[in-house]
Amino acid sequence: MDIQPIQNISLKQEVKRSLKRVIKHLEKTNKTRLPGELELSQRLAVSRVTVRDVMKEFEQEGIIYKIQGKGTFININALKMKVTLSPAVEFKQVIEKNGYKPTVELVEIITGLAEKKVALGLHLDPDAITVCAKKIFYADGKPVIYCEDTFEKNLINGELIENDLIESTFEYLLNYAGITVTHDIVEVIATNSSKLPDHGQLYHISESKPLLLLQSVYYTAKNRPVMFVKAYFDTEYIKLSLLRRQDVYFTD
Amino acid sequence: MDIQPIQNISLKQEVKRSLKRVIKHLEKTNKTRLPGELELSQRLAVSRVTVRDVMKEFEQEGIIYKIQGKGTFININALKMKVTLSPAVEFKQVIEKNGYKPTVELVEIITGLAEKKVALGLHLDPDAITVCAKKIFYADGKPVIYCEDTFEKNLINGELIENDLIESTFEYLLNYAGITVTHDIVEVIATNSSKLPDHGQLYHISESKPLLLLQSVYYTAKNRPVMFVKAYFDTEYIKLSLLRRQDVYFTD
DNA sequence: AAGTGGTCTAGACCACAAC
DNA sequence: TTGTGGTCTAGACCACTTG
Repeated sequence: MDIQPIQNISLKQEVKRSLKRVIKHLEKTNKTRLPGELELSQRLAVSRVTVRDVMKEFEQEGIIYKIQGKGTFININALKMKVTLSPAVEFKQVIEKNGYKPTVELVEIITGLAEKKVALGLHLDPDAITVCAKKIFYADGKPVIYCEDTFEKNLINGELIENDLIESTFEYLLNYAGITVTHDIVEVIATNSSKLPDHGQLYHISESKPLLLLQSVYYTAKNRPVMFVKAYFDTEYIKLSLLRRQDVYFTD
Repeated sequence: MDIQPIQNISLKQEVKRSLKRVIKHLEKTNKTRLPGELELSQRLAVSRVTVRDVMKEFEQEGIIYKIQGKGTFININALKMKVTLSPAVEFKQVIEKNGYKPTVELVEIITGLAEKKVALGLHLDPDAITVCAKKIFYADGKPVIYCEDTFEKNLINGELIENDLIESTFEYLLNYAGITVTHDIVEVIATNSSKLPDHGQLYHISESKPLLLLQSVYYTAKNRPVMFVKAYFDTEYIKLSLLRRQDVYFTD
């Protein structure tokens, strides 16, 4: 059995890595200006187009910005954001980045028919069986995120393994169904702990406090809806930031 | 006086318009697949690179997605979103898209020193004078958005014209300071009407209800902070959606 | 004048999907 | 086999910023 080295990393991926390193280095040394596109393409031995292609992705994410005639600069404000509110970010990481020690508790797993809103969002057949995992995430022992992940049961090969579900539903879908989530559409709602299922008793909340509800449908690269998530955040402890860029499609 | 026709529209802009038309047409006729890149570039008489460049922008916004070997498709879910939660969207439009008749009331304009958080966000000198405009937006006569826009006074040429401030702070900055906002960094916070300034009395609220607070710093293309906005949304009436894509920078 | 990013081209080859 | 998108190139010219 001959072991092949990992190859076929595309030039684009290489350039991406290099640029990330450059950006991190700039961040550390408190500088903001990247080398010019020509210099970069020469140093990396790729065409300028390839460099620009990668840069465009970072630019549209807000990580860098360009000024014609002057150069390309890193956006320290964007890099400083604690939690970018992007999909498929593990809540444990969110809690860690906010400076707390994260723990999880699996409250329950319910198998059965989905409620109407979920079935609609996931384009389910009326008789489709779904799995709903309810979890609580704690920051230094204090409950700060409550979430319900729902997906169709027959996405999964074989039986449900609860222990694997606790850690990460995204990884679970990846490992047991080969599904990678690339984007989601989320509705942002302000609510209150008294409006939680069971009025918050399930989640050990007594007082009434404001919560942020992110209700979203997660999709694959081919735009197939695969998971419905309701996540309640205590924004007093969990700071969620977002970089928004001017729309290129809807404007004009 | 010879009138010149508007020229110098770049090929990219032309392609952008064409693609938008194509997408709208597909949307109307309930189809999802765009013509191939080669066909498009030939029909528009531009290189494939130019077509791809424009497509990449739409793709990163989630408007379209590609499947290698199959083609490019429009994302109807993204196109159906009522309010994309992008910066510089007028709140009146937000209200309209939610199906209500919008009206505005200018509550007050305060000129003076900014509070610490604002001064920090806008990188103001300690003695900088700011203008803060407080508004209420109504949907069918019901208050649904409360916002406070703060910017440095000496951005503006000449005196403040209150009437122009009512309609849109973005247009105001554009017309009186030549400033265009391209992006913002926003913190998403769940709160309650009782936590509003003056406990909501200023905004004519009696009962306590959940509100979504978007607290953001707006920037120009050159990443200069120019405006600080606190906007409180009644998400019971105003549905805010967001398409989130997997991070290309932070992941890996 | 020199350097930067912005636009644009023509053409090549590869990987994937469908028939 | 054909058509699709994905990657990649070398080179040109333009627009803007700075010295």
